[in-house]
Amino acid sequence: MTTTDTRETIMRAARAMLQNRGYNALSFRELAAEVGVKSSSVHYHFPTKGDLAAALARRYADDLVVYLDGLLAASQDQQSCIRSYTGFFRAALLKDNRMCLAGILAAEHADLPVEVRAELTRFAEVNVRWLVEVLSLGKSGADTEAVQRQALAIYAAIEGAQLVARGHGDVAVFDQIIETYRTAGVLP
Amino acid sequence: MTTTDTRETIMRAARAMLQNRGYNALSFRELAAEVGVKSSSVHYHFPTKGDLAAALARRYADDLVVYLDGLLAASQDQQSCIRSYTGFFRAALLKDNRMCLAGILAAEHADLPVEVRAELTRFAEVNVRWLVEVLSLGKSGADTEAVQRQALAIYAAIEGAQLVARGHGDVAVFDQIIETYRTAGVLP
DNA sequence: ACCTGAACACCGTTCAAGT
DNA sequence: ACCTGAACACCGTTCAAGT
Repeated sequence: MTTTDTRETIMRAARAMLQNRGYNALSFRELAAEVGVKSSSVHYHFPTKGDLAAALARRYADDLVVYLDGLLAASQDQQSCIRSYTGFFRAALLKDNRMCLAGILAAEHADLPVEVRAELTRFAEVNVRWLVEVLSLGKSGADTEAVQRQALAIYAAIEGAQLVARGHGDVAVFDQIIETYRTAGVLP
Repeated sequence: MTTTDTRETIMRAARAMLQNRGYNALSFRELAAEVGVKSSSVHYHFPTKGDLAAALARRYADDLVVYLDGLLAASQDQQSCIRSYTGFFRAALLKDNRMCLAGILAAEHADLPVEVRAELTRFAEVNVRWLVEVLSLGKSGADTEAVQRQALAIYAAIEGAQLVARGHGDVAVFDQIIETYRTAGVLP
């Protein structure tokens, strides 16, 4: 039985719009038309655009955590973990030249309601925390300061690679930049 | 004599708005109110929002070229050149947590008219070309392929650092990420 | 040459009203 | 519980009309 949960349908369509065009371009009316309801009905499920974006960002972060923790559980190999991690961002570009939700929202930071900003902060934290874990593999918990810094640098570098590659509309640009990071030693 | 050129006043105000809030959030009516004219008057100088954004991006790139070429002319020291380069992006964050015009526009890539996209591409090219020059200092034009790749990686990494730091609303985050790139060897 | 007011089809949001 | 139509103040854009 396919109970086409309207709320769920809205979230799916909205996520695609958000990753493609960003927060300000996300239109309740356009969204409603795509789902097959009126825009006031979208407001019933998500009172404001901030509520919708925050819900999307929250789920986005939650899904990533599940995926990343699964990776670590399946393999303790640092390099393959990082490769899967960059693959997550690569996949967005492959899918209609989309961006990471956190990346595109960060650019619109000044226009975001506080609840969306909070989810954005959480997303970055979650990424850094996992990267620290991966970078610490095999190390007897020594220089945690340096590992923390490297994790943040990796996260920033990948977001930047995605931003630049998206401008070129070419995944190969992303791959090339990532590979340069690797040979430079920013990525393990 | 201060001929308060309306066109010039519009461009100054628009650039601040654009670096703060992005393309979609840039409002002709809000802009007009700030300048002290009607929005239809803004349309007289810039027929469409795309025309305005393209003009701003063009000038932004031109100004950067002048600045960067001046740096290279003044000093042939690689490290001080790169330090001034990162300083350019740092300055945007310092000024009201703004972003590089190209960075914020790249995130809104899907919504940009072609003329704006063209200026964005040119901006990236200009940056990479200058970085290649700096990275080649003292080298007898050997592995240009590798230098080209490193230049693009540097540009992407800095844009990413700015994006992430902006999310934190803290220039210190930018500085720390850049420093990590340096110790890793992505930046000379 | 430069500016304006009015109109058009859009936007997020609210709310009384329907089922 | 879920959806809608109508209204509000916004938006970019066009254009005839003013100086």
